[in-house]
Amino acid sequence: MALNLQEKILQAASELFYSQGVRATGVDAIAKAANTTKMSLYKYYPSKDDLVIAFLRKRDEDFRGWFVGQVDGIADHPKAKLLAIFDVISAWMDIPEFRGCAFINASAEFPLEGNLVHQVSAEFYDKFRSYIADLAQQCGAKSPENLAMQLSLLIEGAIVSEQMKRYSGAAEQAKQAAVLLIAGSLST
Amino acid sequence: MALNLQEKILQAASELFYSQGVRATGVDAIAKAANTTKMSLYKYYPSKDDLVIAFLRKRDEDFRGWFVGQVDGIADHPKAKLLAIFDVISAWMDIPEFRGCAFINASAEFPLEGNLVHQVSAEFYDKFRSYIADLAQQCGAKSPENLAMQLSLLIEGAIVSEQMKRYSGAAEQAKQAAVLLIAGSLST
DNA sequence: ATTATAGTATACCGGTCGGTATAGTCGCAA
DNA sequence: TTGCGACTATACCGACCGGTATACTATAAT
Repeated sequence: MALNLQEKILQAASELFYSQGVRATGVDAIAKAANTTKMSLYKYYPSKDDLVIAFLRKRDEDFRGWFVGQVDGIADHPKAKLLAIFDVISAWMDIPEFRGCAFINASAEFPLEGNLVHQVSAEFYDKFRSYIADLAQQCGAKSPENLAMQLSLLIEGAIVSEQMKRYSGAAEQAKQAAVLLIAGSLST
Repeated sequence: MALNLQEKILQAASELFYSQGVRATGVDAIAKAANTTKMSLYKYYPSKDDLVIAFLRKRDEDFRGWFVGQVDGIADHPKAKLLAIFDVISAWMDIPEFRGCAFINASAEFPLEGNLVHQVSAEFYDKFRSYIADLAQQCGAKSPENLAMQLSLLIEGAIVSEQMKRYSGAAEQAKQAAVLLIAGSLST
């Protein structure tokens, strides 16, 4: 804790952006939630866009750091980690604040590919897929990139599905499918 | 063609909602795009919300109708249809106007589960998954519901992935994974 | 010719948007 | 004690939001 003002503003903005959506969140609401004023907000973040980008970049680092930490806490070996990914996703979905993937949501709110928000969101999934590809390679998968993409599709699909309708069992099915795909990619 | 005014308004709204996002599209812009005025628009659709719901409901029927028509045009037997689904998805993604799934996008723009827009979006995927489950059952899949969910995850994941970054080969990987999952679910 | 219907044109409403200007308050260091 | 930087308070800006009021025009059936 002990956040300085700039961090407090970013945290308040992040919670609102994630829980309500970016476009639905006004600058006044952010300032109020951070117990400060628009003047201070605009001192640290010259525009709402800057704040949105800061939100996504921080979320990128935080989430990926948290995620691999969770996976590492569950499993030791690469293959076990590939499976643990789905347990972490499942646990993440169970928290009440879950409202889907911030990056998928952001790219839906800013659908043009040239948009900076869209690009930052795309970068997140590139990194995330690279992380999976590394694990797949360590397992000796036939085609680590392909397996990573396939597992990534299951994960993104599960997130979207769970966001649409909570507690629909998407994560379990994703894991069951992953088991088969991993087995297929590791067999001779 | 030969649309009456109400249909023209809905079509103009649909194109703008889908290509730019719902929140990013103003009522004035819709009226202008439909070559009419706000007065006429509000005669047929008493609020923007009504127009959004009308957009989603029509898209639901149109898209699902178009989709099963495409699948039926490619394949005859249930198992072939399950695979054809991924070819249709792939072809859909290749059209330049592709901007992801309107329902996924809408549920990201209106993230609260109680929201009507969110609910209508969720209904679409229920129907879509039921369609897949029917095919799976006709194939004699061990657990049609589970297979349908797994294939649905691949599809949703591919759509989201392609929306984030075009031409990333998501649909091909989805199909490769689907082949394996279907084979696994049909084997004794 | 009258009247109802469908649609147009345009100005307006209160509210909120992102963003700024100005003045003032507070603690702290020289 | 003076001055400075961080922060607050508040009022304001033009633009746009969703939505409405009023008046007008064209058409077509009676």
